[in-house]
Amino acid sequence: MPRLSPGARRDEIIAATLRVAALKGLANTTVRDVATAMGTSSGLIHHYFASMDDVLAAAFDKAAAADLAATQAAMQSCDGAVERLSTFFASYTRLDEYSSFQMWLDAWSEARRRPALGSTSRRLNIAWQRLIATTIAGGNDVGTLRCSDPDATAWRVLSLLDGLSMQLAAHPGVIGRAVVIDWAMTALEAEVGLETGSLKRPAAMQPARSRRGA
Amino acid sequence: MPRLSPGARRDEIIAATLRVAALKGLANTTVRDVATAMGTSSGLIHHYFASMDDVLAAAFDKAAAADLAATQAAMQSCDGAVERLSTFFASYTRLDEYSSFQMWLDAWSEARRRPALGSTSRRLNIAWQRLIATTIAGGNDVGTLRCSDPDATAWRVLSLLDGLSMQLAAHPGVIGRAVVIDWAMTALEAEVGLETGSLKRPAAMQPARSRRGA
DNA sequence: ACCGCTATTGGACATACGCGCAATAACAGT
DNA sequence: ACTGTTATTGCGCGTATGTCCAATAGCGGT
Repeated sequence: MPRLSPGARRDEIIAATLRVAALKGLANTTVRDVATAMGTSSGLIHHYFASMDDVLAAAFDKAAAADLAATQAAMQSCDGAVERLSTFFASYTRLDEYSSFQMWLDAWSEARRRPALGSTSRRLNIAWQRLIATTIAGGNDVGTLRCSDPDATAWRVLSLLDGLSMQLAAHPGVIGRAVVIDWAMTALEAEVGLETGSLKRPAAMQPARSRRGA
Repeated sequence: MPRLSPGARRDEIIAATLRVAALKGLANTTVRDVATAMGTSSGLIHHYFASMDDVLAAAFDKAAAADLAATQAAMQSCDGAVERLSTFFASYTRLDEYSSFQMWLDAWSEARRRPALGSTSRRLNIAWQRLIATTIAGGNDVGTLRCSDPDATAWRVLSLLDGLSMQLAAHPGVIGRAVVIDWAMTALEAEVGLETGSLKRPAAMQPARSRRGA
């Protein structure tokens, strides 16, 4: 209802879209859903975005880019490639909230049908891969790691992580929540010449022992 | 238009659904699409299926189960676990037609929103995993392979394959078509105590060299 | 205090969706 | 040939979708 500046309104549309997408999934988020969540009319959305595809792409971009930036910042505050890779897994948040990975799943599935969303998920997927690849390459340079093809290793680790997360999201209960990150870390260790267990497992991974205290 | 037996009509509905889904994706296949593809009225579909969710689940079941059965048959006609695992990758058809993997992608993405489709994809995913796991366990028994946890290894290899295939399907051109199976085979070799290259790479994987004949 | 710009409204438009249902037509058994 | 069963029709219902647009309302500059 209140008149906002274009920038502020755009941000609010994106925020409302993410709020709806967390409940219904990106693929099923409609113009009217967003308008209702924002408390405004539906015509307003098309005053800022040419198509719904653009709205979804912008929303997904914001959420995923924020995740990426947070992870990137956390990693760069660490010294050494081993520490940084450990931090990568520790702040891998796609698994935390259920909706987070479902959003990626929807983006991949819709990539073909919604061009803007597709190019956004492509760009962000590559960005995640490069983040890991350059970290490994850095470890190669100082001799901490020994990886013959950081680029390929990054794709493999990310894809393993994605494939396992997909089972977790689509078929809950089929595999355990805890094993996903553990398996991905073990695979990475083998690829970069580290002994199994060299990367520090996140604390949340020993749920029964570390939680209840007894 | 011609009057068919319930069984035959049911099969035709499923076949028509798969024909449409190959073009539009499972998620976007509608009752009217199927009816048009079959050349009948839309009401007929609901005479055989209680809901569209059931139609999609039945169609996906047929396609994926056929893939699984074909792979399973090809594997069991081989002697020894190493041969069988090589055959598994050779007949991994999800990558061949573009639509095949997009169907899995849609199924995973819609698993939450369409219960019947979700439980079908869950069941088939587990069946694929068990196929690999039991093959590895067989190799363990006769000493051909040395794998400490065939169940976990099967999940990891399948998930790696799925994650890489997803990039291929959603973001064409980001990774090469040829590396997907090669990387998955290499990962499996490492997990079951085989030297890299022990599993026979499919012929289609050296496209430039083996195709043109020169 | 006025005015121009534009953010915002509210709804129309055409199309699409899953589902249900009375009417019809074709086949099987006698 | 007649009849009962049921596969099939064709359309309607309610709802939903993305997109567009004239009208309105609120703000900034003079």
